[in-house]
Amino acid sequence: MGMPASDRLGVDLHLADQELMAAKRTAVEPAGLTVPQYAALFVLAENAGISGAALARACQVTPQAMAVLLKLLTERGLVERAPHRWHRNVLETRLTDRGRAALELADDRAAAVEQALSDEFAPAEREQLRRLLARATDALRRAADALD
Amino acid sequence: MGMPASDRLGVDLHLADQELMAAKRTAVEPAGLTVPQYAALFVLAENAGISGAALARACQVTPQAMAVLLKLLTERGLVERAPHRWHRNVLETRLTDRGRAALELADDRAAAVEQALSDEFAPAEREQLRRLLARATDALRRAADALD
DNA sequence: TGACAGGTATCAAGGTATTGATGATGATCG
DNA sequence: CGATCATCATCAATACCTTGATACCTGTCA
Repeated sequence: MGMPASDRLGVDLHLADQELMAAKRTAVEPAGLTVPQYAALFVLAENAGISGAALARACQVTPQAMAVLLKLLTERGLVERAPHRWHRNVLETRLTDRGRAALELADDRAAAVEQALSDEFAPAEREQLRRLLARATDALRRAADALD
Repeated sequence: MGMPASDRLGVDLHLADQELMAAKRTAVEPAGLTVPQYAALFVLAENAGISGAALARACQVTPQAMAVLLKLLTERGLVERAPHRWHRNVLETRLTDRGRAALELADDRAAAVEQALSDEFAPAEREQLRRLLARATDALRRAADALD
């Protein structure tokens, strides 16, 4: 094969992300939420009345994925959806009180994970890491475009 | 909420990983493979006769997830599974010729993505990024343990 | 010999994601 | 006014991941 696995930067990146997702999962689980559900509620908290499609864009998933997720959350009474007054085709989505409570519970622990991650680094290192990650993201986007 | 989203290092990390996965997906798709399938074939290429459970560990997924994946790959004739001579309970897994061909096709393009990622950075930056990612991984593991 | 731990496989249920296709609605422009 | 375009919602098919539970086989230890 072209390149040994140990030379693949992508492996390290993916390992770190897997650990992040695992940590967030254990953080958010006592609130009865999964990570994507938590993410959706988080965005929803500061964007009341947003459409499902817009929420999907904010969470970086497809509208279909978000639709399934919102269906679950609606059935559990964590969000409410009601037709927009003018644009009848749009379902405005909002947090319920129960949704807000679940989000707060989850976010306390999720923020602790982020804090622990942040505390691992000195401020300069933190900035360095962000810059390197941003460059990696750009390079990967370009590579994918070049690929087809 | 506890911490603004823009301060969350985890967001940058996850964005980079999403871009990586998207790039790999477009790289590997012409070979008729998904990213996890490609990963499994990659490990299999250098570990002929490995068990499904061991393959799962190498790919950082649960044995169940790997079982589903291997079922698909077996049906498509990319891998073969046969009972171990002594440990009848173990299914030894091997690449078929078709599997090897698909892997080579996929790996050419996947390696190009890794190359593009690598080329974005000077050698010192590359090492720096790896070190930072390794520390992040450790910090996250500790945070998850502390959480429960 | 017999109980037990450890590795392996597999069924089941719940949740997330993709692409593709369809239908309904509002806005813009000829 | 009517065609076209963009946006939104949703059904369907496929694939992947998780936890929990069950069951088999094997080697070990009492």
